[in-house]
This record gives sequence, C-alpha cells and structure tokens, in this order.
Amino acid sequence: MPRTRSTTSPARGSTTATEVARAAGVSQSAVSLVMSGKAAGRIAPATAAHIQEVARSLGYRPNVAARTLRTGTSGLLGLVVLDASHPFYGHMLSAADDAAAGHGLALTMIQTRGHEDSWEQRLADQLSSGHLAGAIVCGERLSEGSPLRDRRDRLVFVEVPEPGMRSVALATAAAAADAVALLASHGHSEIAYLAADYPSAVFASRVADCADAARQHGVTLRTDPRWRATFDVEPATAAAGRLLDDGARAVVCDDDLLALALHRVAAERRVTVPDDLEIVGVGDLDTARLVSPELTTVRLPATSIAAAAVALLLDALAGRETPETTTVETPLVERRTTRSV
Amino acid sequence: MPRTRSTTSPARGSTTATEVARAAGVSQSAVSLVMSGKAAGRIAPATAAHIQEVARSLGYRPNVAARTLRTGTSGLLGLVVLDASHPFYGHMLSAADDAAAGHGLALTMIQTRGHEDSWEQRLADQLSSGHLAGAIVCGERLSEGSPLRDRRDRLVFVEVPEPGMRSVALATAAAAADAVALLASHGHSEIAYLAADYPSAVFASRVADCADAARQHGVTLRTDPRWRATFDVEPATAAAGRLLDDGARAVVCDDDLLALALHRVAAERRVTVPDDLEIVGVGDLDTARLVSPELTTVRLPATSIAAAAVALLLDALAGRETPETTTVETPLVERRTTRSV
DNA sequence: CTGAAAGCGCTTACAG
DNA sequence: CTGAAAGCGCTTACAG
Repeated sequence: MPRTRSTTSPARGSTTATEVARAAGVSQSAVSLVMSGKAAGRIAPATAAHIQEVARSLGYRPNVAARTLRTGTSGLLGLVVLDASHPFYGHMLSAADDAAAGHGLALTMIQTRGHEDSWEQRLADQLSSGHLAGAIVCGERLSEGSPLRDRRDRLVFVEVPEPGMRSVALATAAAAADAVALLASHGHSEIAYLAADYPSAVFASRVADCADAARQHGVTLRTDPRWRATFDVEPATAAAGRLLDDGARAVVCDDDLLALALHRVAAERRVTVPDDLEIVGVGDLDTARLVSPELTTVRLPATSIAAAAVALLLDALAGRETPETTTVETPLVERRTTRSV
Repeated sequence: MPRTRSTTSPARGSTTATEVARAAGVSQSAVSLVMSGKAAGRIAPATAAHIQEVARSLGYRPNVAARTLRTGTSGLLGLVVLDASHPFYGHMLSAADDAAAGHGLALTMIQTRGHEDSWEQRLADQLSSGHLAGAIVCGERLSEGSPLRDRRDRLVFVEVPEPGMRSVALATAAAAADAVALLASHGHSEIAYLAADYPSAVFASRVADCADAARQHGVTLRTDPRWRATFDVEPATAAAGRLLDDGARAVVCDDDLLALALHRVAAERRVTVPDDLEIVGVGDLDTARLVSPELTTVRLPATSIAAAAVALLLDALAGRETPETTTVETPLVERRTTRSV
C-alpha cells in the first residue's frame, strides 16, 4: 500500500526521482546519477538506459530547487540594465540570454531606472539568498559602501570598469576622440553635448571622454543642464529643440535615441543635416540606419559585449583566473549626419 | 566547540536561519516565522524585534531554494517573446518585470526566435522542474500535442488568445479594419501587405485580420512571398524595395520596424509619403515619432498589456477564478504617413 | 508564546 | 555496480 502523502507537505504535481526509481526498480540515487550524467562507470549501461526510458515516459524533470539547495549554486544569472525597453539593453538581454542558455543557465534582469537607490541592495539580496549565482552590471558603478563590494567573485561590470572587479570595458574614449576630431576637422570650434538625464555612470564617463578629446583638439565642449533629457520622446525632442535654439551646429549625443530626437527636430525646422548641423550618436541601433540621412554613430556591438561578459562571469563563478578586463572595440561609424570630405 | 561542517556539504557562504537563531538565543522556527512575516500573535513583539535586529546585523537572507523546495512554488515567472531585442518585447519585458517585482517575483525570458521547435518543450521543462511558477506567452500558439496543453493553470497567452487558456487579447482586428477603411477611403483599391518573416501566430493573425477587413471594404489585399522579411535592417529594406518596385501605393506592415524600413526606402527613392505612398505600421514604437513624416500606426500599449498579463497569471497561480480573456484596446494612431482629409 | 521535528527532492560520499 | 543514508535550509503543523 502506497504511503499516504504527509499533510504537512504542499500539493505538488511533478514526478520525483523516487517515483522514477520505484517504477524502474532501482534506487533513487541511481536515478539521480543517471539524470545528472554521472552514471559513467557507476551504473551498468543497461540499467542506465532503462532508467532513462522510465524517466522519459513519466516526464520526469529533476527539481531545480532541490538541486540548488543541495549543490549551493543556482542556475540563474542576473543582468542589471538601465531599462530593458531601450533597444541596446534589449539586445544585451537577448544576446546574454542566448549565451547563458548555451551553458544551461537562465537569465533574469534588474532594472535600475526608477530604482537608483535600491538596485544594489536588491542585487546583493538576490546574491545572498542564492537566487542568483552571479550578475552582470551594465553602465553602473558601485556606490560608497555598496553591499556589492565584496562580491568580486560573482560580478562582472560592463561599459564602465569597476576597479578591482572583472569588467568588459568599451573603447568609447577612442570613439569619442574620433568623433571630436572629425567635427573639429570640419571647422567647428564648439561642440555641444546632448546628455542623457540618468545618474548612470556610463553617461558621466561619456561626456568626460568627449571633454578630454575636445581639450586635446583645442575645441570647446559645451554642456548645459537644459540639454539633458531622458530617452522618452517628448523630453528628448524638447531638449533637442533647446539645443537648436541655442545655436548648436555640431552635436555629440549620449545615445542614439537622443540623436534621433535631434534629427527629428532638425527635419521639422528645416535645418539641413549635415550642412548646417552635424550629429553623432552612440549605440548604432537598427534605427540609426532607418532614418534619412542615416546617423553617424559609435557602434556598441551588443552581441560581442554580452558574450564577453557572460564568459567572464562563468570564469569567475568557476573560480578560474582571468585577466581582469576585456576590452571591446566600439568604432565610430561615419554615415550621413556628419559631412564627408 | 562549533560543529565541524560536514564534508558532504558544499561550501556556502551565506548566513542561515540556524545561525541567526543561535545568535539571537531563539529557535530556528522563530526566526523563520519572523522573517516570513507570520510572527503576528505567534512570537512576542519584543522577541520578534530582537530577531529582526540580529538578522539584519548578520545580513541574513532566507535561502530561496530552500523556501521553494519546501513551499513547492518558485518566485520566478517566465516571459516568452519572439526576441528581446525588439523594442516592443523589450517594453513588455520591462513592464512585466516592474509588475512582477511589485509582487516580490522575478522575471526570466524565453526567446522563440531561432528556437521555433524547442521553446515549448523548454518552457514545459522549466515548469515541470519547478524553476518557473508560471509563464506569459507572447505572440505564439501551442502546437499540436504541445507539452504545454495541460498547463492551463500556469500559463497566460498574449496577443493571440489560445482556446481554453487565459489570454490577454488585443483588439487589433478593429485597428486593422480602421486602417483598411482609411486607405480605402483614400481611393486605394489595392493594399499591399509587408509581412514579418517569422512563424509566430501573431503575424498570421494580423494578415488575416487585414484580409477580412479588405473583403468587407471591397478592396484587394495583396500579399507576396517576396514582401516578407525579418526585422533586421537589410532584409527589411530589401523587401520594402521589392514592394515599391511592384508598384504598391498603400501598405500595411506587420510591424513598425518593417514600416520604418519602407519609410526609409521611400525617402531614398524620393517617393513622397503620404501623397504617393501611404504606410501603416503596428506597434507605435518610440521611433514611430522620430521619423519625418511621423508614422501612422496601431498602438500596442506594452505597459497595460504586461500589467494585464501579470495580473491574470497571478490569479491563475492563486487558483482564483477569472474571466478567461482580457481585451486591451489598440487604437490606430493617424499621423503623417497616411493622408489627412 | 516557543521549540522540536518532519519533510520538501535532490547530490554525494560511503559501505558493500 | 548498487543502495542506504545524510544533509542542504527552509516552512509548518504539532505539542507544550
């Protein structure tokens, strides 16, 4: 007579290893060994095949919570991004998921937009609770006394390297220098900067790179609090409008979405691009090639970046020693919103 | 003398409830009760406060794998989308994550693009293994004999209702009718359809809706295998070019990205929009308003759709009875790629 | 109000 | 080659 299910235990529907073992006439440990691919040399091939068959016919799937509890590491990776609805981060998500899936891992995300003060704690909690095995942090740096400071072995930083942590750095400083050099060579003595209105470290780093480049080329980089906006269409077009009102003729933008907003406002006002206004974006979103004239922009190759970040994180989780920083090239792609000579 | 850690157990760093209990001088069950918010009337307030304090000082986070194993339900929801890098699905991801986080749940995704034949099995496995508590399926229908058939209580379908399953339906048929009516009223007797080259059910359903509407308006809806493309820039612009070569003057597109590609090709060829070519998209991506002329399109409100889907899924998981289908309105937004009379 | 104990479903030495 | 057993860290009746 089968044991009555204890009333303490919650209702559950799935087949367990014990049930497979009973049906196959073997021990539960034999089932476990076979299912986890550790049967070689420990279970007779015929027995293993029989177990496989019975497991298949019962639709058995090892319970991941039990496995995680027992082994101490989960199969979930976190990806911290500003906003999953931004096409670049969408690409990162997509590519990181593909890369993780290739290793039998799943991906979950943490959005920082609107959670600027809490994402670090939330991520730290998810790491402490064993929910996440590790995480990739895009575009952000750690705050003073961050609860993530001592998580070196479980974190990888992307876009803005974090000292002492594994990082995927982007060569955007070189791209910024190229952009500034290009605009300076067209005779601009002033370059305006259309900035993203988010506290993420990545944007602070982008203006800084441009300012450095401007200094080297003897050109002025102008910034203004009124030339800042989130990526939403209305604020972005409004900020772009103010920048045009203020007479900008050469503009570098924190992001393609901002560049596209400026592009749009220029078209509306019949400002000729690139003759009367030159625009450089960052990202090389698909849309950069769907507007006319096509956008000159700094290409951020999401697929390579995501692959590098996942590889670095897997090394970290496996305790493998790796060079601390991987650098990904981010070429300036000259298209039609800058003049060609 | 502290007990030596069993050599069988894997290395683990985190604080456990037992450690908190020891430090606080109470039982492990008291700690559990307090941490899960079930202390009211069971633990003296002073004791509870003390436990809270000790837990906080030790940085204690309940292990989620243990909780999941014990309670039988995980805190992870799945979102099945064609491709996370598509801005609409990026928005869905973003909004669904916000909605889920509001209930203490996390979100993970499953991409169908490139995994047309395996996503159902993969999702079924993740459900069976207890990895996912439930999932939201966007734009897809179940195949014959799908392993997901009997998962009614854990699934919600979005975009294309699945018979017998909880669904968030979109009123896109009405929008398609409006679009066709608009174009017909401008004197077009033929409307061309620029189609998405993915097997997802949602696209099949969109053409079908347009074909129905065309029939009702005595107008011909033309489709052609050469007028199909994925959302990548090159194939999309190539297909748009063929459609223009073939003389289309009024075009409905499966997606804004396709509409934008057509918009781009038209600009390149100096085809005047909307006078010589009218374009209707689907999605109302941000970019629809960043091109000039702005795109007429069917608005898909990702935030409402995601919120409705998460709400329905939570009802399902809680065993609450709900109406099977929630319908979200998807208005046709008339902008400048269609004529205004 | 509090604690001891069972048990969720696995993995992994260990004994045979 | 195989099985019995311990134990991962919780939640939850149950007894006091």
